[in-house]
Amino acid sequence: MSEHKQEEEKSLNFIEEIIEADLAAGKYQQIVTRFPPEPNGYLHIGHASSIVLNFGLTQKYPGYTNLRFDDTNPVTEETEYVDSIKDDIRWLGFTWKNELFASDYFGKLYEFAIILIKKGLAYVDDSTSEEIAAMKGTPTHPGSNSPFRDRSAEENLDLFRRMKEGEFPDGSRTLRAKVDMASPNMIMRDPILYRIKHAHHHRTGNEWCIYPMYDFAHGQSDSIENITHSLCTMEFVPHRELYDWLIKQLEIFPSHQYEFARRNLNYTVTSKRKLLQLVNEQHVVGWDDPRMPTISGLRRRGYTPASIRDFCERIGIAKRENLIDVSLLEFCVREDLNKVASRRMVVFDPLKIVLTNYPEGQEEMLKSEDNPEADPVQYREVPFSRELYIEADDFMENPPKKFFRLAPGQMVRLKSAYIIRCDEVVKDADGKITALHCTYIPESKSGSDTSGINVKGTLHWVSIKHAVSAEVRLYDRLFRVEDPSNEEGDFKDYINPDSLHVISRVYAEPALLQSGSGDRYQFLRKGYFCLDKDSSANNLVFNRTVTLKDAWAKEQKKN
RNA sequence: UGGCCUAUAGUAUAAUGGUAGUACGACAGAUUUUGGUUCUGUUUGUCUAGGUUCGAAUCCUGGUAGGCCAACCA
Repeated sequence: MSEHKQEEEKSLNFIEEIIEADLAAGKYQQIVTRFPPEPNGYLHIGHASSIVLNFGLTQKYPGYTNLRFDDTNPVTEETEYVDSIKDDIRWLGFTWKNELFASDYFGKLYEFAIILIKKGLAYVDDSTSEEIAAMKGTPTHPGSNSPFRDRSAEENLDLFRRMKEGEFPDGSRTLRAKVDMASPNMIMRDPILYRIKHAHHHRTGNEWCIYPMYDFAHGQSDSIENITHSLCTMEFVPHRELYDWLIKQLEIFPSHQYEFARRNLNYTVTSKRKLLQLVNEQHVVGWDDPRMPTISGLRRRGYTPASIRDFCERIGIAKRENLIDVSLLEFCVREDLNKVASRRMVVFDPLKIVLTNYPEGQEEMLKSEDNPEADPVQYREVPFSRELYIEADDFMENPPKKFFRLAPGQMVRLKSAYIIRCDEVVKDADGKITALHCTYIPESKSGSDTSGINVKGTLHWVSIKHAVSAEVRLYDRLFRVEDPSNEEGDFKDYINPDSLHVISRVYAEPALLQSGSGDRYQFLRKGYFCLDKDSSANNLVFNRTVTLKDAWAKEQKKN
């Protein structure tokens, strides 16, 4: 291994440091992590970061990663979400060791509750939710003890059993841990362990009418699975004290929780609640709308799994607040797509060109690189003829300095074809440009150019006679501001009204007709595109994944 | 009248008491049959005040700023 490589490996994130120390100390022979989503929504880019972290760790170190659904709240959870989550993780390229559900442990968790009751560490509380809240105190004032706090273990056992048997209505009673109502940590003020919910659960059906709270399920689930390093986001830091307390009282495997800061992306939102609102209120077409930061949205947009993994690795992991620039995500997908995407020529806004010295009725097939980055380079054939379309904004009648495209009297190369010169601008009665009359330089044919002419610009084009039509959907950021959640008022007030621009008819070279589902292309000088699921045999629809970097647009902005 | 977490270029992240580095972005240039790619260069940073130390981004104390905690949500 090279010195450089070792240098790279020295730079560990704080979790890898902990793991390496644990491994070196012989604390564990292998590590076990888990990805623990609640099946109540679709995964987004923030989850991708957690997935890459958890699965990445057990690819790097001996051990494995479980997929565990934290399904302790039957009213919000659905099998549809379970399936989409599994699809997304697989698509990202990861394989879990065991597929588990917190609901697998409902029996075990019930027994844990009994143990706590017997130890005098849990009690049934008849207080209403309002009363419990009132007795909870505030962050700056201690809470007060519930009047039901000192029930006997026998009475608690009886009441808890009857809660399970369904004798009491929803909300009438809870099981609470007996910890410390004066704790400076609000989580430790006799947290609720179980609540009554006569609700159908997506997996256990009607077997249970009491359900454990997340706090009574999560830590023990980790423990049951022998999770060595339980990774979660910073908002769970105060919960760790409770997990550790429960593990100690229950005398079970000591999983240890480590927290990292959730990743935020600018110009979007990553909160299931907000994403759900965007879907329900139809600001987007669904969870997989290509503008959504969901994994399914990114997939439909044309992002590759590799680019998302690369992004997650590049942003790293730490504990401080962050707002990551979406330009890094875009960089990652461009870098990947540049290597793998086939090139095609597509004209979005056509301007007709007639090559007056090219014989009428003549046509020829020209070779063009499928991808110049590929090794070896493959070629495709592109038909060429007398009448072509070029992009309207590739021509200017009165060009500014440094405009390397077509203008009266100016020469330019047509990609993989010939150099042409603009001789005449044809206009209609209103003075609108309808066509350009040009001459082509026969000796300048791509690959066998003996003309000796040097041009600064190269344009994409398409033969009118051979052109096929397609629809393209151009996406921009969903929000106008970097951090919509942090603005005055409702985050939805900051939705970008121009986040979708549809061009219903563009003109493409015929090779595009061979597109299959999920094909990714670079439309020359336009950006990266992929075939959308809305496509049909006679209506191709392409989503723009990301634009190309555009130095000319930048140049124009300066002026 | 609380507890906990955090603070390094515009953004993200290294440096683990010993030269503040990397990536993205921005800017400039070279190359280019994509104004893409590639390559080169430039710019910008340790929140603050003390303390410990030969030496502090790093350790300690105070301050400041931001975040989290008062769902029968997760």
